[in-house]
Amino acid sequence: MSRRDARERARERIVRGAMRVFSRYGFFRAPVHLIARESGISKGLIFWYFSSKDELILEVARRSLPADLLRKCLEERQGRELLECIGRRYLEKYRDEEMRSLLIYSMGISQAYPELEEEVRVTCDELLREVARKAYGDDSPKSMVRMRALFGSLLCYVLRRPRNVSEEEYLRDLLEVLG
Amino acid sequence: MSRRDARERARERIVRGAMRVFSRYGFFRAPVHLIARESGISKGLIFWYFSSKDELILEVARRSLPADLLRKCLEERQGRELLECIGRRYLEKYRDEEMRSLLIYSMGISQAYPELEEEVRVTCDELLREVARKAYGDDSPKSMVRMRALFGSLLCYVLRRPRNVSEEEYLRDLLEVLG
Amino acid sequence: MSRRDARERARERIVRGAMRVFSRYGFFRAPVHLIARESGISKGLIFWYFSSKDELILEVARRSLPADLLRKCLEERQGRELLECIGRRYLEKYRDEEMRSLLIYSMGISQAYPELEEEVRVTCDELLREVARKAYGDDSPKSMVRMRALFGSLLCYVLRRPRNVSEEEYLRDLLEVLG
Amino acid sequence: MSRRDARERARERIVRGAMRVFSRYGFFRAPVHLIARESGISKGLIFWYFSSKDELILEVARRSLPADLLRKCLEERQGRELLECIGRRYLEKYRDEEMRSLLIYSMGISQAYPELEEEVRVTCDELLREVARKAYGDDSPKSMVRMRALFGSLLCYVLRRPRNVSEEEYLRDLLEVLG
DNA sequence: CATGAATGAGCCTTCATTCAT
DNA sequence: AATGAATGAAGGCTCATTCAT
Repeated sequence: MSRRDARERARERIVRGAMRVFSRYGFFRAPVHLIARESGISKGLIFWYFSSKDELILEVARRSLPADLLRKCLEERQGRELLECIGRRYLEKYRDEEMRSLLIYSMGISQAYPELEEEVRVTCDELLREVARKAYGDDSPKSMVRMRALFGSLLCYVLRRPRNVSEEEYLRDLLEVLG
Repeated sequence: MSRRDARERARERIVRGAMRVFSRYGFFRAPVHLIARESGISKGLIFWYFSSKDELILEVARRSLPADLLRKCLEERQGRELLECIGRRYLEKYRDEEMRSLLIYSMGISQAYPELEEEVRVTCDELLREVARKAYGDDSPKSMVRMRALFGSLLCYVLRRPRNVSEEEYLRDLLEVLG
Repeated sequence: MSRRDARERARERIVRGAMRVFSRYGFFRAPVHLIARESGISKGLIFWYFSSKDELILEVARRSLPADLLRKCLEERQGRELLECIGRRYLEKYRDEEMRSLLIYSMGISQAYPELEEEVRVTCDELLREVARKAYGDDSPKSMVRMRALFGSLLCYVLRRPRNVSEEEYLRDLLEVLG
Repeated sequence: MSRRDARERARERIVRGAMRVFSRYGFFRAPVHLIARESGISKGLIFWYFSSKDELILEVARRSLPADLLRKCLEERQGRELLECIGRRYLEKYRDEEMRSLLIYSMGISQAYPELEEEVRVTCDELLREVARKAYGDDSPKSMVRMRALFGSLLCYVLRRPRNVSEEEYLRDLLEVLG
C-alpha cells in the first residue's frame, strides 16, 4: 500500500512538473531534462515512470482537455442546471494560464495521438449530445447548435479572456442568449 | 518586375508545400527537408527565401487563422448579412482537412509567437467587436457573447464536423439561435 | 559452509540466466535487468554477487571457451585417443545453440579483456602444443598445423553445422584426414 | 561523375575511419563520435552517408569477412592452385591486426544481422563446396572436411599468430597435411 | 541479503542552418 | 539563384551502477 502510494506520488510529481514545463514551451519544444529539473528528480527517473515522453504528453493532454469536467457535471446535474454547472466548472478549470495553454496545445496535437483523438471525438459527439438531451430534452440539430455555441463560446472566452467582464456575468449572459 | 514575380512565385510554392507538410506533421515535427521535397525546391533555397523556419511557420500560421476572412467580410457587408458572410466564408475556408489541421496547430503555437499572439488578440478583441457593432449596432457584453458563441460554434463545427448536418443547415440554425 | 553453498547457488543461478540472455543479445546489448528477470533475481542483487557486469561477462565467457574441455581430455587421455576425446567433447559442448553463440561472442571480446586474452593465448599456444606432444609425440610445426586444422575444423563445423553429416561421421573423417 | 566520385570518396573515408575505431573498441562499444573524429568529419555527416550506425557496421563487417577473397580466387584459379591462392590471400588479408580484430568481431555479430548471417551461410555452404569441387573434383564429406580444416586452420593461425612460423612455411605445411 | 527506486553519463539520431560550388 | 554536402547543438532514451529501506 505504501509502495503504491509512493509510486503514485512520484508519478504525480512528474506530471505536475511536466504540466508547468509543457505549458511554457509546448509539448514538443519542452525538453525532458527541464521537466526533470522542474519536478526535482533525475531525467532517467522520468523514463522509469513513463515509458516515453509521448506517454507523459498523453497523460498531461488528457488532464488538460475538458472531458473530465463534462462527465462530472453529467453525473451530478439535470436540466438547465447542467449547463450552468458546465459553464462554471469550465471557467474555473481554465482560470489559470497554465491550464489555458495546455488546453490549446492539447487540442493542437489531438490529431497526432489516436487516444486523444478518440477523447475529443467522444467529447464532441457523445458527451455533447448527452448534455443536449439532459438540458433541452432532445438532441435535434438546433439543440446541438446550442451545445456548440455554449462550448465554443466558453473556449473563446478562455482563450482570450476579456478584461471588463467577470466570469459570473459572462456565464449569465451566455446562458441567457442560448435560451 | 519579372524578378519580383519570380521571387513571389517561388515563395508561394514553398508556402504551399509547407502547408501540406505542416498540416500532416505539425509545425515542430515537420522537418524542413520534407517541405523542400514537397515543394520541389532544394532545402538550401528555402533559406534563401525565408530567413528561418520560424518565418515560414509564421507565414503559414497567418494564412491559417481566420482574420483575413473576417476583414474581407467587414469590408463588404453590413448588418445581419455580415454574420452570414462570415459563417459562409468560415465554413468554406476550413472545409478541407489541411486547413482545419493548420487552424488548430496555429492556435496552439500562437502564444509562442508574438506576431501571432497579436493577430489573435486583434481578431478576438477588435475585429469581433467591430462585427458586433456592425451586426447588432452595439458592442455590449451580450453582443460580444453572441460573437463568441458564433465564432466558437463555427470552430467546434469545423474541428469535429458532424456527419448528418450540412453546412447550409448548420449556419441557418446557428444564426437563428443567436437571434 | 551452508552460507558458502547458498552463495554459490545464487551465483550459479545468475550465471545461468546471464548465459541465456547473453547468447541471445550478445554481451554488450544484453541489459542487466534482463539477466535479473531471466534468473529470477533482483537487479540490485546481481551487483551484490558480481562487482560489475564485466565480471559476469568474464565468468560466462570463460565457461564458453573450450579450454576446460581441453584440460580435462589432457588429464584423462593419451596418444590418438586424446584427439578423439577432444573432438567428441568439443562437438558435445557446442551442440546446443546457446553455447555456440556464446563461443563466437566470447572469441569476439577476448581482445578487450586481458584475462580472456590470456586464456585464449594459453589455449592456442600451450594447451595445443601439449596436445600435439601427447598425440603425435612432438610439437613440430607440422604437428601444430595438424592441431590447428583439427581445432579450426571443429570450429567451422560448429559455427555452421552441416545438415547431412552426423557428428560421428564428421569426427571420423576429420581424424582420418589429419592422419 | 565528379559528384558521384566525391560521394564515394567521402563514404570510403568514413568506412576507413570506422574500421580503425571498430577494430579497437568493437562494434558496440565504439561511439559514432569517435568514428567522426577519426575520419576527420562531423558526426552528423556520418548519418548523411549511412542511414544508421548499423548500416555502417554492416558495411565494415562485410569487408572484414573472407567471402570476397574466396570469390576472387574461385574466378581465377583451378585445382590445387586454388587452395594455395586462398591460403595466400587469406594470410595476406588478415596480416594486420586491424583486419584480424574485425574478423572476429564480425563473426561475433553475424547472428544478429540477417545480411551477415546470409553471407556466412553462403561462404560456409556454397563457396566452400565450390572450392572442394574445383580443388578435389568432388564435394564428398571427406573433401568438405578438408575444406573446413583448411579454413579453420587459417583462422586459428590468424587469431593467434605463432611467432616462429612464417606464413610461407605454415601454408606449405598446411597444404601438405591436407593432401 | 534483497528489492526496486534513483542517478547521470553517454549514446544514436535528428534537424535547422550554413557554405562551397 | 540553386544545390546538396557539411556542421554541431540538442534531444530522447538506455543502462550500469548505487542507495535507501
